[in-house]
Amino acid sequence: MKIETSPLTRKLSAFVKLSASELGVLERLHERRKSFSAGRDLVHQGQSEQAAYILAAGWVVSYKIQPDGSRQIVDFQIPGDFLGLRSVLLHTSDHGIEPIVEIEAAEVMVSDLLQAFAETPRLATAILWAVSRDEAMVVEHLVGLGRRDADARMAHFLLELGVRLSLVGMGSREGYACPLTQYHLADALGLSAIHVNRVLRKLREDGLVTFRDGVVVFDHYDGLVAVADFDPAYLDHARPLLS
Amino acid sequence: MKIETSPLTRKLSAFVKLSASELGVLERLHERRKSFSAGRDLVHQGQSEQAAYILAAGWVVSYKIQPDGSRQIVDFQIPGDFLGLRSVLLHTSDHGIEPIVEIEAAEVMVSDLLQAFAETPRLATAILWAVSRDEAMVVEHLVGLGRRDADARMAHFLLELGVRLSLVGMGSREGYACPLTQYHLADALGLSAIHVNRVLRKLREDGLVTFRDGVVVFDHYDGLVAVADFDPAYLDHARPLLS
DNA sequence: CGCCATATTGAAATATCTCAAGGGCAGTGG
DNA sequence: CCACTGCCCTTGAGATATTTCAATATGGCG
Repeated sequence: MKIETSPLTRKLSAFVKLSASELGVLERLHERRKSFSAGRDLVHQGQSEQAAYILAAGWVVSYKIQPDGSRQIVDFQIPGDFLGLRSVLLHTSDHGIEPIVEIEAAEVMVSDLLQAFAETPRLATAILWAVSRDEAMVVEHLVGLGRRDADARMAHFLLELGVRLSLVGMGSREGYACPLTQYHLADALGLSAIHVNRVLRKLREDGLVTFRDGVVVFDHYDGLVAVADFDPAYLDHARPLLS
Repeated sequence: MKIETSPLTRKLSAFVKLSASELGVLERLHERRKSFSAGRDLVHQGQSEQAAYILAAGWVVSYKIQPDGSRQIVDFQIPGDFLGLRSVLLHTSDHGIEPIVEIEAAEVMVSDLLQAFAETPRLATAILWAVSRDEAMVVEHLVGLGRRDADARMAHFLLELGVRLSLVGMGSREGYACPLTQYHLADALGLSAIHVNRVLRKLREDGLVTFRDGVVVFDHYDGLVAVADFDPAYLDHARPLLS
C-alpha cells in the first residue's frame, strides 16, 4: 500500500489515468534525490545544464536580471513542477533558477527522460501536457502584467497559485502556506514592494484574502475571483497532445 | 540558380548550415500554399487545430482577449515564423491568431513535420532552435512589461522587430516597413493608444527613431539601444539542441 | 459627401513609484 | 542577558508616469 506518491505523480494523475507500469517508470525518474539550500542558484543566467530536476519539496523561483539590476520573476515552481526542462531540451537557459527555501529535487538526465518517453508514450503525453500548461501560465502572466491593475494582478496571482497547489495537495479553497516575501511578489507582479504591501492591505481590509506570516487565507473566494477576473480554464485545459 | 528562398530557410540558414537535401525537405514543407485575408482569425481562442503554418508573407498577431474585453498581444509573427506550431504539438490553443494584412502561409500537417524530423535530424534541431527563440522572446516581452517604462518598452520593441526582420531580409539598421497601427503597439506593450502616440512623438523629437506612414526609421540606432537597454543576446543565442 | 479607422493634442484624474522613516523579530556575538 | 544587525513588513507624503475623457485632424473609400 504505502507507496509515497510524488507530487508530480499526483499532478499528472489528475489529468491522465496512468497504469501501474507507467507509475513505476515515473517513480523511477525520482531516484537521484538531491537537496539544495535556499538562495544559491541552481542554474545561472546564461549557463546551460545537463540535467533537469523534478521538484519534490520546497519552492523555487525563475527570474531574469535586467542590465539595470532590477529583477523580473518569470514564474515560481512548486512541488511536482519541472526545473530547467526547457533549458535542457533546448540547450539554452536565459534565466536564473533559485531555491526560495531548502528544496528537495530529483535529478533527471536527458537520456533517462527520453528513454522513459520511449517506454511509455502515455507518460510522454502527460509530461508534455505539463509543459504546455507551464507555457500557458507564462502567457497568462504576461497578460496580467500588460492588462491588469495591481489589485487584479495580485488577486489573480494568489488564486492561480492556490489552484496549482491544490493539485498537489498543498492547498484548497481555504488557503495555503506560502513562503514568498512581499519582495518576491513585487518582482513577479512588476510592482514596487511598497505597493505590494498596500495592495495586500486593501485586499485584506476588503475581506477578500489575507496573506500574513507565510499563510494565504481566502476570506471570500468568489469575491477575489471577481476582482481578478479569474478564469482557471488555462490551468486545466483539455487533455492534450499527440499520443 | 534561381531557387526562390523562403524566409524560413533564410532564417534557419543564418544559424545552421543546411545541406542540399535538408534544404530540399525544408522547401517541400512549403508546398501547400494558402492565402488568408486580413482581420479574419486563423485560429480562434480556445479552438485547437490540426495544422500549423509557416508564414511566407505578411504579418500576423497572436493575442489573448480578456474577460473585460481588453486585448493583450502576446507576439507578432513575421515571414519565416511558425504559426500555431505549439498549438498543434500540444493540442491546445489559448489564444487567437489573426492576420494583420493579407498573408501567404504554407500549411504543414503534423505528420509531414514529424516525417521531416525523422529524415533530417539537423533540420529538427534548427526548427527547435526557432521554437526556443520564440519562447525567449515571450519571456523578454514579459520582462519588458514588468520592468521597463513606456519609452524603453517601445524602443526595445522596435529594435527587436528590426533584428528579427533583418534575419529574413526585410530590415536593417536603417529601418523597415511595418504595417502595425498604434493600437497594435498599445495592445502589445500594455499601454493606451494615446500614450503610444506620445511616446512615439518623444522618441522622434529626441532624434532616435521615426515611425510614420508604415515605416520605421532608426535615426540614431545606438541611442535607441541605450534607451531600451537592448541586449540582443536572447535573439541569437548559441547553437542549441540535442541532435 | 459622409463615414470609418487612424493619428494627434490638451487637460484633468488616477495609479503607482520613490523617498523617508519606523517597527518587529530572529540570529549572532559580546 | 543584552545590544546589534539584517531582513521583512508597514505607513505617510510628495513626485511621476500613465490613463481617461474630450476634441480635432487626416486620408481612404463607398
